[in-house]
Amino acid sequence: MISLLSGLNPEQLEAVTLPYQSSLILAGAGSGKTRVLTTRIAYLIQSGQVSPNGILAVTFTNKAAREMMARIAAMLPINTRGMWIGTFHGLCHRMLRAHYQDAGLPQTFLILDIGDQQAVIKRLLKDLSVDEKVFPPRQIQWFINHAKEEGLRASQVEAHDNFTRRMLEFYRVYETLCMREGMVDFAELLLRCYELLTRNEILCNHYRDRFRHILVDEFQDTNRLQYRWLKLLAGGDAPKSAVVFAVGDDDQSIYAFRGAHTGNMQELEYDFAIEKIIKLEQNYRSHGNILEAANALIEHNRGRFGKNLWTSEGHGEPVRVYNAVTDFDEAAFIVDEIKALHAEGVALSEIALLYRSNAQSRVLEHSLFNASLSYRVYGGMRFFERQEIKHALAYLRLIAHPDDDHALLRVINFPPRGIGARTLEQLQDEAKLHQTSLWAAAFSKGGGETTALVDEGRAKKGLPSFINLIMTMQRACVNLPLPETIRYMLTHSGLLSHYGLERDGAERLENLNELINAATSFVHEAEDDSLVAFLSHASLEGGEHQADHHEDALQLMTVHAAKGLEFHTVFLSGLEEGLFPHGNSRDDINGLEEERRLMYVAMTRARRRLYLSFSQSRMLHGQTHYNIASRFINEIPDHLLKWLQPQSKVNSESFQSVNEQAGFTFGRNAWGQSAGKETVQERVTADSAEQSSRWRIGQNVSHAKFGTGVIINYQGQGSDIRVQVQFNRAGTKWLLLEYAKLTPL
DNA sequence: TTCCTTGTCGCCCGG
DNA sequence: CGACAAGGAA
Repeated sequence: MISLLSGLNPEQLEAVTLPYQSSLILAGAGSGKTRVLTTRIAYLIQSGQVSPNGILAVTFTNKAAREMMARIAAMLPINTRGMWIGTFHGLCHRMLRAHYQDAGLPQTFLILDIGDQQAVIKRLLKDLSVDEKVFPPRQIQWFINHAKEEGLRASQVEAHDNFTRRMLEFYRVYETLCMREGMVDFAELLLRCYELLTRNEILCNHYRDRFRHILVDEFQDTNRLQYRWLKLLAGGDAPKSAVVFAVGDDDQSIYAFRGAHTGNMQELEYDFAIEKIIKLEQNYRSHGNILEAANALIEHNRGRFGKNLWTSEGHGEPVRVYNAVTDFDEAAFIVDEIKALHAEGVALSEIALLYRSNAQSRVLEHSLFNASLSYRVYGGMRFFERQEIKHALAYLRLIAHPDDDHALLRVINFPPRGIGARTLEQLQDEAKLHQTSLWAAAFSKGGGETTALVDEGRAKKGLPSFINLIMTMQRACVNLPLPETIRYMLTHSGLLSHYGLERDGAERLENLNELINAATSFVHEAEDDSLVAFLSHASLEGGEHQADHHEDALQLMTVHAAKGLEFHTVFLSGLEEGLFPHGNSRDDINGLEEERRLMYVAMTRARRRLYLSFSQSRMLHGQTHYNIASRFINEIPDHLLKWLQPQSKVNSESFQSVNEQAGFTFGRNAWGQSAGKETVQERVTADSAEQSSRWRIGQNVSHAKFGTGVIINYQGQGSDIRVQVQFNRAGTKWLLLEYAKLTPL
């Protein structure tokens, strides 16, 4: 017990050893939040106040859940595997699997990830003959998820306008589709679990009796439905059956756009009669100047609980600010600084490059690649979202549950087996007519091995062979262990040979093999190693794991993705109005404050050194934009900042002269509105000016058949040159120079 | 039916 | 700029 509590500061100790009462812990960045949470759990168990079974601990990310389990396992000699520690979605999923009948779900219900969900919506729009331009699938998806996150079914949403009525129609159709095919999206996991507990008193009481302590991580990120779910499990409006230990930081709430409701902190205070809020303000991460800068920034927000981070360490270095002319120059500057830091002994993995949006990583990656600096980009495409993996998973889904129309449509003609739009259309009509799944329709129509309609002739081979394939796989896989099932499926579906033939298929093949590895480790770790369990795992986990964990590499990610992490040095780039704060949030005070919290999160990731940079011009959407520096830089007191001057190096010559032309001076609040664009333009034209034969872009030509035109593009070399000609009358054509007999004009 | 070119759109994030 | 859908050609 003593060892458990030793080293805690007074506030941490108070939080860990609180008596049986609900509490709210306001835990600033780097204040030892996870330690408090896990030590609290270990303390409760070790002091005999509760058994491991009586604890429910909820986080938002799988990573946080894993870390929590690992830390508890390190403190106590217990098996954390069976404990109810996990994400909201993971825990709800667990309950729904255990009580699938009461929840009105088929035993083999499958989970839709965002990509799947979008595909379902697109399919639905096609069925309803709705134009995607008029009702973008993204918007419908957002509407449905948002409603569910507020705990609302289609019948519970009020519609006062035609647009909402239309959205509700989609919502309803979407629901019936999902239910018919046994599919559950992320938000549905929570909503259905919540409804299960509200409607089934016996079940609800069972869980209330069991969980005496409910602990919540990142409480500021909970949405309304999640809060209601927590409250329900803790006893609802009736006297509470459990106490809640909520840890959060209102200043780090950055998920309002996906439904997070910071008001939950105030509601918790009221609903659970919390008498005292414990603030953890001592920061063990950053040096003083960084904290002071972050504190000064966040002061500009209103309605905070209010808290000031402090450190017993010294001031450290000032925050470095760099004003670049172009995004290329910004990247070059970052590369130079990284090289210097690395030479001084800072590990690359201790350096993070943070940005507001994923699109910004490209320029950075380009420069890092040219400088031969190794880096890892987080976010973006995740393992289980890759095309080839999705295809493989679709086959697995069909093995488990052939009525899954969604999976069937994905692979019925992939790899191509001659089942085209016409066949599919017939199939869909058939299914609609008999109110059955596509699989059932296909089966009754041409399917069953014996009744294949051979007489229909040529292109009708595809469908029976597909049905045969799936059935053969189903039979073969009954007794195979999961990894072998996958291996069998990959071979017999033709996926392996298909990607083997593709030009850039090598990486896809590697990923497919990696899928077998993922299944192997899943079988070792999970209690339930069935195929359905693996499919759920794939949807819920996403698979952020990437190889090369050991390699020393720079860390590139968005600010959102950086939450909870820390680095020796942080580069925060693209600090421009419109980008950060983001253009969509600028005019809305709540949006702006969320941007500011995001900035606060970014700054507090740095332990020793923090760089802020912005650029006067930047390529965005394929166009050069000219933005002014972010207001957030101005919100940091001057004495904490150190403005860096560009060094006069070989490659900085060009942009210095441009600056002189524009009357530009480096320093605070001085930026040229149009400096820099010539630099980039000139470089581009110089690079591509090498083709100087008589065939040039812009050359007027004449063709025997197509008449006169102008060359607008070319491709290839030697005798294999093709030119693209825009003809005055015949449109644009690609022509082989050798045969086309063009005459220059 | 399939491949390839052209055109349009959108860009924050996690389960 | 890049992903992806729609439309045209083999």
